[in-house]
Amino acid sequence: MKDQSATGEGPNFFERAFDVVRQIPQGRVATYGQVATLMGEPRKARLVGFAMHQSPGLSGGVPCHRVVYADGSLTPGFAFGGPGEQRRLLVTEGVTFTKDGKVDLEKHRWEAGV
DNA sequence: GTAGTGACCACAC
DNA sequence: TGTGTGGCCACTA
Repeated sequence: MKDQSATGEGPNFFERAFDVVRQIPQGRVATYGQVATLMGEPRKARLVGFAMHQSPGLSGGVPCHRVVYADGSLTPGFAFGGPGEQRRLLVTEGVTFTKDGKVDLEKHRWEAGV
């Protein structure tokens, strides 16, 4: 059966990933690995990325643009409808970038419970 | 039911 | 210090 959640102990992996991402406040960002860790699955960072790919997007309440690589880099570009789109959204929310074009994680890294 | 894919992360050289 | 590779797991076709 599909039962996605398999264990039946809660929503499937995607739903849980979306739930964590929804908790990221405006002006803050989190890494894929961080989201996975919050889910209790630190080794499933790749799945988080795949979940974001399948996410409904902002319209679905999932600010996937607030999720970035561990080093602050943004997604390759084909996401969000075009290169720089993710960055533009983050800038609009007040997120700043380094000279390397990466998110300033030191300032905007979101930490659960904060 | 099987195989391939994927918006990652960490380690090793 | 920087680059490259492997491993991990779930979802889709």
